[in-house]
Amino acid sequence: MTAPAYARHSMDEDFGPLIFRRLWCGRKLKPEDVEALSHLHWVPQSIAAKSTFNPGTNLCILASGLAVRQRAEGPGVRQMTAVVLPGDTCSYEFVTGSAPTTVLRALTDCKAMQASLEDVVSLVEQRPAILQALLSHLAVDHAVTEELVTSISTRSALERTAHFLCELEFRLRRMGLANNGQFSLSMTQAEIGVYLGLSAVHVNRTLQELRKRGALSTRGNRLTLDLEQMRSIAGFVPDYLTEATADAPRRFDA
Amino acid sequence: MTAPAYARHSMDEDFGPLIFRRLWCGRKLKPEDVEALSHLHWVPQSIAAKSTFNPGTNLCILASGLAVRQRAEGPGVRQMTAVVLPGDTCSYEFVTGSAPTTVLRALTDCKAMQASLEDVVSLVEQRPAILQALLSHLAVDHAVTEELVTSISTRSALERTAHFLCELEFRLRRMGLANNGQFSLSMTQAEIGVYLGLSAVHVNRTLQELRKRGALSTRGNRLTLDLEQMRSIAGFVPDYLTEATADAPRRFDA
DNA sequence: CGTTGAATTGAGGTAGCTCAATAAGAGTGG
DNA sequence: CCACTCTTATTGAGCTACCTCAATTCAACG
Repeated sequence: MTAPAYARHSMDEDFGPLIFRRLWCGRKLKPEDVEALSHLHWVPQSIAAKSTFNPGTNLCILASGLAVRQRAEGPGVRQMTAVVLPGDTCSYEFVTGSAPTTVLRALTDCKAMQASLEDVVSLVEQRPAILQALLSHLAVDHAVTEELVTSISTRSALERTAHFLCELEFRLRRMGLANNGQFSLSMTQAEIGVYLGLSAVHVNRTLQELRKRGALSTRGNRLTLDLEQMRSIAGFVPDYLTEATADAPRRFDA
Repeated sequence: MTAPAYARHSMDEDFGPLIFRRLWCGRKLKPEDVEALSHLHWVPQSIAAKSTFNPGTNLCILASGLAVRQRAEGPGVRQMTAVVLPGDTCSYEFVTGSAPTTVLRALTDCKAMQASLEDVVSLVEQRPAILQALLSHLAVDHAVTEELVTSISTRSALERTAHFLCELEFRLRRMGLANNGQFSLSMTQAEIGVYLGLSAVHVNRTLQELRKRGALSTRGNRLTLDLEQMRSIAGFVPDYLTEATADAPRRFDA
């Protein structure tokens, strides 16, 4: 599960191999694939907190910070449909070719790495496993959205919030950004509320309840979960987050 | 927007060109593409109402009936995450290569057409536009799920139900299965409730309210919408349902 | 015409909402 | 280091949209 140590070339520490870790841990890539990925012409980009950005048809991987995907519509409180963490692919327009209906918004200052569609296409032609990995990220992304649907429509505020925290912990841990249930989260309670379909006030009370039960403790934006308890509250089953490989024949790799 | 008249070969009327209409109306296919599609070795399949099915890595297009995608977990009331209408691609496992976290369940007797991954791969190699079209369906599918999230978490029961009906009407009309706001819907109020995150009782009362306002009239499972009113109640903007082509260069067509 | 699944109606109950105020941090400038 | 400001977190107090439970009616079907 550890990120391979190669691939430090044309990018500074910040943008380091971290961005490949997510792709790597899907187990679809060989070391050579990651090596090849690292040789792409990656263009780093800094995104200021609160601003929106749009990778267009580029492959864009978040390197640091926290972003969300939200409806592109007019101003006002926009629903968020996904939380984008380091290592995640920001948008799949480069593969679907459809103009996105959502827009990305940075919640904190972010850094992202972009590679042009042309470069990605030619890399992928040589290394189909990379396309595989990207496509399975797309599938996971969709599964996360579906899980959000079930969360919002069937779970209570307490379960929902617990589930959200479990999911974050899982995704961050896989990127090496959480340990022992500890991680930091730069989202306000209001933002969490928008994502979970709860009012900010109720998020606050829900978090208090989680703290009272000892499932959660906070210091600033540093959270510590009692994983066992939190998961049992949430009914958290992380299957949907992992790229289970159907042991299928070949796909559009060729 | 009419389906081309070719492509009636190896399939009976029921499975006729209808299944390509959805792909066709995304405007990404040339007549030759549809022609080529129709020459695939399609295997028809009948699915009994209430049963579940899994296309595995096949390309599977619903030809008639009504199906839903739902969580694969244990028994009990499962959350539905998508409604699958004729012309829709049932599952995208064939492209993502990930084992699905959802399962398909037929609400009525259904017919579907399947083509094997191998066949699809070799067709797509010759005709990249077909992959294009399939991938943009995938994107629409995701957008629909995102819209469901915003519906459930920000819209009232009335708006949500209205939105649901508007979406169905839009999708059915594009397949030639709705006219003047009229179409038939074989979902019980309880099923609608599961999909929208509402109790069956409340769905009932909400539908009554829509009828009282004159936005809806029903006869059996035949619905007639006053589109104007319904859309204004719902705040329905169908952009997310249409495969807006980003005028991008080439993708993974090659 | 009895059975069965679905729609409808009635009657409470409550989870989560809104509004509004207060406290607590985190900068920022002096 | 303090005063000021702005954002975020917290608390209190009602309120309501939606839920649950339990009948009852309706419709289809053998």
